[in-house]
Formats: sequence, structure tokens, C-alpha cells
Amino acid sequence: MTQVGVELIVMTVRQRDLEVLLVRRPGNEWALPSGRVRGEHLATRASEVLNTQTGISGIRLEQLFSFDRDGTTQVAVTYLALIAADRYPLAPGDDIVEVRWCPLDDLPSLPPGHAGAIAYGHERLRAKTAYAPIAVQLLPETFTLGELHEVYEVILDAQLDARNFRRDVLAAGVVEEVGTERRSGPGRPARLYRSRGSEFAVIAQERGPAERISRLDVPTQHTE
Amino acid sequence: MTQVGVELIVMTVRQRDLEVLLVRRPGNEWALPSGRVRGEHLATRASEVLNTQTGISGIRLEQLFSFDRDGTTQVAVTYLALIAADRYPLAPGDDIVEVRWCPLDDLPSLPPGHAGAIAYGHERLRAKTAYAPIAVQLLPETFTLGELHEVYEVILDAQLDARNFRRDVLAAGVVEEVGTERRSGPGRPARLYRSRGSEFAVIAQERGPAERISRLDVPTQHTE
DNA sequence: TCAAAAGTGTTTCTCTTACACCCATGT
DNA sequence: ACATGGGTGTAAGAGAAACACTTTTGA
Repeated sequence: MTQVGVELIVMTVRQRDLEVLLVRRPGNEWALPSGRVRGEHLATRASEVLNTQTGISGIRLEQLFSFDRDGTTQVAVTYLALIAADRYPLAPGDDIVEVRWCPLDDLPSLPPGHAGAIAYGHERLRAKTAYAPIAVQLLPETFTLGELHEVYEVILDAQLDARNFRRDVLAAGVVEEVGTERRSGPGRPARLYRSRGSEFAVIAQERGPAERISRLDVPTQHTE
Repeated sequence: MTQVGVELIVMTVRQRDLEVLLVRRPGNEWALPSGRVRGEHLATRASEVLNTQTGISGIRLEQLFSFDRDGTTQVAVTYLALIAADRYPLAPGDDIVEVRWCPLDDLPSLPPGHAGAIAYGHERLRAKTAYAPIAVQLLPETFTLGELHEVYEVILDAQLDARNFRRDVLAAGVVEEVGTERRSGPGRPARLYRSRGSEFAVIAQERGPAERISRLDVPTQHTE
């Protein structure tokens, strides 16, 4: 008999900073939202735990990894999610004292394994951002290319040429113009865009057999 | 209380065909090697199950995905492995009647979910082969570039120009010459190579911020 | 000497990179 | 008017794709 739990790594970008969602139970340290799994399906349970403990619902969860844990929970199935912080107000659940966003580079003391899970989620986010347009999930319904650009820079922790970025994003067809503009402070008003979401997968262009071999062997969890 | 199990998807390439390792218990249909997890670590238990049921040991396992299952096992953590079939003789374990390699495109009836897990493993293999030199695991200690070429073609299910392939593999530095040659039937003898394995990760070249955005959104398991 | 497989080099073209300038607004 | 962020275009270079020929063996 093994105890199974789900753990949620919900990330956002604010003020050019990557942050993760943490909860605190009375008398306990900060931790990832997490809960025991009984009969339910893993993904179902993960949504439920997130909703119950933080008030967030209706977002995409992606299974990240299953970790060995000690304590009562022996196997923790982690889920990763990306959201725009201001689209989802936080509401601490019943047995939760506080919910808050916490910068990745300034984490408090956490239960064993949680920091590792967060680090792995961060790595995966970075890796996937490089080849899939998932970063739009971190922005509101409509956004400017400047905002998207900033999010990419934060995630990849690199400077991206704004002009090339714009060209590539538009060429990739992952966003569409919304028609309106936004003016905020000085500077020319920026056009607003929205993600094309799933329709886009269909349009997806085949890539040649180009990248068939690569120089990078991503270290993953292996065992002899 | 939830029952946790591990399932192993071990793949090989033979005669230009992708095959997966299946086992059969007395009175049961064919299935992936699998076993219950009790107190052990997941990866440890996965190695053990593989060894006990098929006689194979000492290979790299990569965690693939955790699936919901019905029956007694409610959560199945799957592991993916690539090996050269002829390097590992099969030895059916105690409660196993038969072990065999089975072509992916001609699977027998399997327990619910197993076919899906195999399909997902296949997809992952294909995707990862495109950017990481994992295919060498499917070959013996030493091999010719012709053999490696063939393995790539089988996995990617595409024709790769032999000359460009050779150039790129050598440039990537993932293999090194062994010095000897092999002659088999007519044709010029082929030089033998070996994988540079892990030393190679260090040499790994940084790639520019090139592939920052892409046209492909790999569909993954999501939930609302 | 012929068939079969291994190995080498070159040209073309696309995509990435790097970079300089104009536009529209708030103050 | 000027500072600030938004938007457009282009030229140079690297890398991918396509391709033709020589070499070495067994039969």
C-alpha cells in the first residue's frame, strides 16, 4: 500500500520575476499546494486540490514528474501550470492560512523535495519555452508583443532582440491581432494580440529533418 | 490508500522495425513488464521488476509518465528504456511464461492502458531522437554509421540523406572512431564507432537563442 | 568486372543574426 | 521639444538541404 499525492507548481511572471504559488497551513511552513489522492484520477485530483486550497480553477495543468517522497506520501505526482497572476485572485481554502506568490530566487524553507520539484519545473519551463509557444499562458487574454517579449526574456534569462522576436512570433502564427491598441504612459500605443490557442496546432508547419542530431543531451532521471 | 505500480516500456530496433518487450504470465494475455510498488523508490523498483521478469539489468531507465489505471493498480508510473536486443538475452522470471520482442505495429491484445503507454513512449522516443543522441543506446557497443543511420530512419520514419547524416553526426561529436573496420558481404568495409556517452555532455555546445519560438505545439496531457 | 555498400566534397538556398531608422504618444 | 516605447526593413553570415562521384570489398 503506497500513499500517492499530487503537488502543484503554479508559476507566473511579475515585475520581470518568476514566481511560484505557495500555501501555508496553520502551524506549518510554506509548501506547494498538495493533497492526498484516493480514488480519483490524478489530473482531476490536482485541479481539485488547486481549487480548494488557492481558489484557482479552470487552468491547464501539465504532469511534470513523479517523485519519491518519504513521510506518509511516498509518491508525489507533480503538475506544472502557468498563469497570469492578476487573472486569478487568491482565496485561501479551509485549512490554509495564507496563499502567496513567491519569487523563485527567494524561496522560504519548504518541505523536503518541494524545492527540487520547483527547480525541475523551472528547468522544464525554460526548455519548453524554447520550442513551444507556452509563454502566452502567462499573460492576460490580450497582450502586447512588448509584454510577450518581456516574459520570454524572464523565462529564458536572456536578452532577445526585440525586432527579431517580433518577426518570429508573427511568422510563427501563434498570435493574432485583436484590432485595438493600448496606451500607457509615454510612447507609441501598442497593438494588442491574443493567442491563437489550439487552432494553431493544425496550421503548424512541418520542420525539415534538420534537427535530427543535436549536441545537447538533456540530463534526465536515470537509473542503472 | 492507493496502489502504485511501475510499468516498463523497453524498446529496440531489429530488421528496420521498432519492437517492444512484452511478458506473459500463466493464463494471462501479453503485457508490459510491471509490478506493484511497496516501500521502494520508483526507479529502484522499476529496475528490479525488469530484472526479475525479463532477466535484463544494468540499463538506463527514463521515467515517462504516470497514468491512471483501474483495477488494483490505480497509478502506474511508466519507464522507458532503449536497448540493443542482442546484447541482452531474455530470461523469463518465476511467474512469467514467455518474454518476447514484439513489433510496434503488430501488438497483441494488451491490458487496458498498455497500448496507450506504448504509443506515448513511441512518440517521446521520436521527439527526443530529433534533438538528443539517444539512438546509440539501441546499438551494440560498436557500430557503423550505416547502422546508426538506419536506426534513425526507423525511429523518425523518414529518409535521411546518408551523406548529411554522416557529416552531422561526426560534427556533433557524439561518436568516436574505434579504429577497426568490419566487413560483411560485398561492399567496402565500414569503420566502427562507439558512443562517447556522458563525457560528451560536457563538451556540449551552447546553442544560440535561435529556436526561441517555434511553430510546433507538442500536444501533451492537459486538463482544464 | 559487376554489384553493393562506404566514404568525400561542393553548391544552393533558407533562416538566423545583427543592426539603424521612423512612428506615435504623454509630459 | 523631447523622452519613451512601438514598429519596419535590410544586409551579412551560418547552417541546412540537395546532389555526384570515388573507393573498397565479395562474388
